[in-house]
Amino acid sequence: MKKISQAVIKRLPRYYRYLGDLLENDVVRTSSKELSERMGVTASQIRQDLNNFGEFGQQGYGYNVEYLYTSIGKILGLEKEYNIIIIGVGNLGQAIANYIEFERKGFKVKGLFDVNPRLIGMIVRDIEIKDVSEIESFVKENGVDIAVLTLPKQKAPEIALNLEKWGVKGIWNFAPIDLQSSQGKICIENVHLSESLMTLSYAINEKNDEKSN
Amino acid sequence: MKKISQAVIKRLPRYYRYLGDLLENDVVRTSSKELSERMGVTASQIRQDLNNFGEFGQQGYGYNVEYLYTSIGKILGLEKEYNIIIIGVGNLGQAIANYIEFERKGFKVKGLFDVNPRLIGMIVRDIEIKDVSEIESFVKENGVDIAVLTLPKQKAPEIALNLEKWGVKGIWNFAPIDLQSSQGKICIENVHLSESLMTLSYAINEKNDEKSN
DNA sequence: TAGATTGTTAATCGATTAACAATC
DNA sequence: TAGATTGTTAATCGATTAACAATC
Repeated sequence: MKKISQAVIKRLPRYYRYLGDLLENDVVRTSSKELSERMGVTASQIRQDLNNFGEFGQQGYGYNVEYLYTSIGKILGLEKEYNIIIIGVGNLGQAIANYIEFERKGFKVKGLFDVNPRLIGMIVRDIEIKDVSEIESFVKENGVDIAVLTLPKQKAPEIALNLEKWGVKGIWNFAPIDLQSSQGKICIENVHLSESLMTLSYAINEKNDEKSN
Repeated sequence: MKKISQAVIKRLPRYYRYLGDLLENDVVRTSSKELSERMGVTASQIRQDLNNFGEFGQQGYGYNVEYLYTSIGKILGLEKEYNIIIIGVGNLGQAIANYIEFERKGFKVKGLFDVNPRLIGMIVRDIEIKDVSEIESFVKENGVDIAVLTLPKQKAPEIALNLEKWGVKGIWNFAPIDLQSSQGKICIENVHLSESLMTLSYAINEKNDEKSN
């Protein structure tokens, strides 16, 4: 099977979102042309992207919205459920714990862990925050698919190493450090919010420079 | 001046972060080769990227870490301060309001707004949450550079339209919708956390498929 | 059938990498 | 001076777009 490029993969969730919006509005059918206009990409790219994964459309008709939505969902692995733990229950960790949309898409928060004695024992979303020393036994007893790291960067690499060892399948990392899999068994998605904010400040200054020239 | 590609711009904050880490460790000088090994990119790309903005190095020597760090900071507009408001003070909004790192980089939270009467009047980070109807006068009185949108997607487009009208320079959007500038006066950075999580679930399933084949 | 739109190949474009002269 | 490493041009690679035959 041919290797799918990262650029294509990163676009899939966006297609999924637009199709979900169409579905919510009871739109039954669409075409690459219509989608391309909505999304601001070329129709060619949409067809090219989708054909990496199979043939979802029909000549002369286009795509059935629900079928394409479901298909992309399957490609993304969204028909499954994932057990999640959150390590670091500060503001961001709590925000993610409480974000109901993730739960709805099958990402089920099962455990919360922190080092801060003030937080340990607190209940967030019906879950008691436990000490990080309990992660190992929790993972082994409950089977954890994804760990969300919302903690300071200093502790992140060691925890990541252990999570991989214990068989966790994925890390969603919010610490400002690029985590990498050490044995290639765990998947890591690094999210760098502050970098996104810097991109915005760059854009703002760029635009103002233009004006003053 | 030649147009800088989006790919390059998105890499700048990452260079900035690695240089900041070196600086913290009192490293005085570095080279594209050394940086490339740390960051997992090619030395050629680093030199190519930097040369979009000027000449920061010296043949035979490499780069002075502090100078390069400061230079990239200036390119990103980080030597300035930005007045920020947060619209939608749910969990995520509060997390951002409390994130001290942004404050330290010059992004100063000045106002918090929500529609929820339960939240209005509450104090977060010494700031009283106000009703969204007060945004307009607040913007005009205080001069707001960036608005963070952490609210449901339904309300986002209208608010974005108004923010642009009132002269806000940038929107950092966390609502699951692609906001666009209507008049081209405001810069918008859309952050889609759930899409990042889907990319992770794709990767996890991909890896497991490999194994079973 | 005629019109529409896919799936897919071929052409173009842009981004990345390699190479090397310049020079510290 | 000799070694190192930049800035930059040229070559390569991959991703995007255009085009069109297939077909619903």
